[in-house]
Amino acid sequence: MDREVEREAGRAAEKEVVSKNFIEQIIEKDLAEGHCKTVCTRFPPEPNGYLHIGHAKSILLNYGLAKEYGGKFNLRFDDTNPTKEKTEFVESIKADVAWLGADWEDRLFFASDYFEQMYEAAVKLIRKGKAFVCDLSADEIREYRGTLTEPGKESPYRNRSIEENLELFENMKNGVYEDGSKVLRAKIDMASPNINMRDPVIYRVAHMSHHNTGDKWCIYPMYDFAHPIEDAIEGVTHSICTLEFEDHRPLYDWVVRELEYEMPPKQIEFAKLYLTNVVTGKRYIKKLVEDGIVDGWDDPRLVSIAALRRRGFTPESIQKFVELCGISKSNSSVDYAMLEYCIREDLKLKRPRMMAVLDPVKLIIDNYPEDQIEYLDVEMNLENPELGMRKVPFGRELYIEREDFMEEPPKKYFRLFPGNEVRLMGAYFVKCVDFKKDGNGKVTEIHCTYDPETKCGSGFTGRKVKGTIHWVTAKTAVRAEVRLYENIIDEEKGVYNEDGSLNLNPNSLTVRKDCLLEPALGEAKAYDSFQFVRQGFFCVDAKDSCPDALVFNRIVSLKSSFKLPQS
RNA sequence: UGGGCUAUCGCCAAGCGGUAAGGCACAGGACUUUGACUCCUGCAUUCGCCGGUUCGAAUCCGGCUAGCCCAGCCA
Repeated sequence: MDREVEREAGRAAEKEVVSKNFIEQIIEKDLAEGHCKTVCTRFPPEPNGYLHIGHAKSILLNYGLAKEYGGKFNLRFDDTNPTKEKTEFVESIKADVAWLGADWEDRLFFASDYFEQMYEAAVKLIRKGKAFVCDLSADEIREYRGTLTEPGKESPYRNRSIEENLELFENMKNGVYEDGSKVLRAKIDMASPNINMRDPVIYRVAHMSHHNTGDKWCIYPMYDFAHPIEDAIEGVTHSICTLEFEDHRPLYDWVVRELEYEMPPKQIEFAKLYLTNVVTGKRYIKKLVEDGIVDGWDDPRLVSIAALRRRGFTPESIQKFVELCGISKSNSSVDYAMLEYCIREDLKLKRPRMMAVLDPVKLIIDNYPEDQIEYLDVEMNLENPELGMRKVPFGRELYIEREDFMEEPPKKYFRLFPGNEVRLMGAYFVKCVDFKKDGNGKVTEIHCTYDPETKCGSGFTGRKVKGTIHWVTAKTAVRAEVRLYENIIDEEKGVYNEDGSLNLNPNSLTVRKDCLLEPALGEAKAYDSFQFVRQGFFCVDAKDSCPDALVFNRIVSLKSSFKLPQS
């Protein structure tokens, strides 16, 4: 009977098919119909800023697809505009992509390495009569372009001879003209309902030093012209980008067709990842940094890759998250709770579960020997024995969480209160016999007695207690700062204020200076993370923590269904 | 208002003419040395709206509505 049930379950598991997203479907069709023989994808960032969670979706999508179909994944810097790009960003981007686990192997490319080929491609277009040098100013080009509802007018320079265009373009390359005085345009259709097809500019003059090519060039190709060429050169089969480029696809296809590539790459667009309760706009983040509200682009409340890493997120958790979000073409905003779920899920079995008291109040065990310290053996992680054991010192004077004691508890309060007995996790049962308050009514000392028979691991079954609380021993505790985070925006209350500024959550950061940790935590190094039992997951801050002044970030709290009735 | 795209549970998202997968969130319950985890249970008679085709429509057709994107010598 049971075996039958098992077999049933086995069959069900076998049948369980993960549904393919629309891009996988396209790729499989292309493979099946012979449009391509292998798969090659790429992540093509412009080195003009830091990567964030949205980029992670694209990186992992492209890398994942290449891996899934036994293909290749390239990292390519799309550096065709020297006015915006910096080498510092190529380094941070490489680090972030690598950290996320996307391996480009030996395929690190720069669009700027193809400038020669792009120039030749432009010449080819001119020779075919498909491109011309235009002397219109930027303003004039805009006027000639028409509007969304009216067609554009042809440039008076549109019908220059091939010879003249060739000469002029060469002059452009040779630095004869000033910035903005001439451009090369594709000759397509000024009446197209798609504005991108109205004789788009494909080369501009910019006398500026490029981070990679230096002063070798003073003309630079535009994205729409350069990108399909970059893809074709690298043998990219599926060029995946975001939805706003859908209107550019006809131009992408035009370039690829006119240049007569044998295996033309195919552009596919998908929806960007948006997250609730976070700030992603560059200008907003810049303002937060300037206003001192966050301490940089890697502030743990932000969702840049650097910030997530500093906060204590793992590459695995982000991979899982991106996978869970799925791929589609509908604009959507994923609940931040989904990200929290992913990091809890990833850390749950991997990390030791330690004791840390964030808001300490003293507890004295009246019947425990004054100067005795005993070392209790405690599992690192009850659900994962592979993590081993540790010694936790136990003594007469302890600290517990202030909220784990109440003088007058409400119903269903399972923690400590006068006359009640609870378990000290990994140690003994203690019963509250007395407590002291200061002049303000603040509890300063809780007195208990302990029962030696109830020692953890002794097999004691004499009686049960409903509550288990965590603690640290006063003499051996390590002091640390702990930073508690909440979402920087509380979307329930609206993302923006009336004046358009962000409606920031005033409680996004809470600093607890005098937290007390069990001594084993004193050794923690930057990026080490742990579960602090009953509290959440915490990570040593890589920026501000030092060995004699530890700083922990709360990555995420534990879920809790406990609510204190409003007092 | 020209063009392009999208619309399935609070949030993601399958579905591809045969009678609404899954995950997150949420709510109950069991278990518990974390009020966690785990495990059960519940959670769209209905797919933006209106018509049509069909024995049968979320899927096909027509019309509407709403949202997003496009007028950089940015990517």
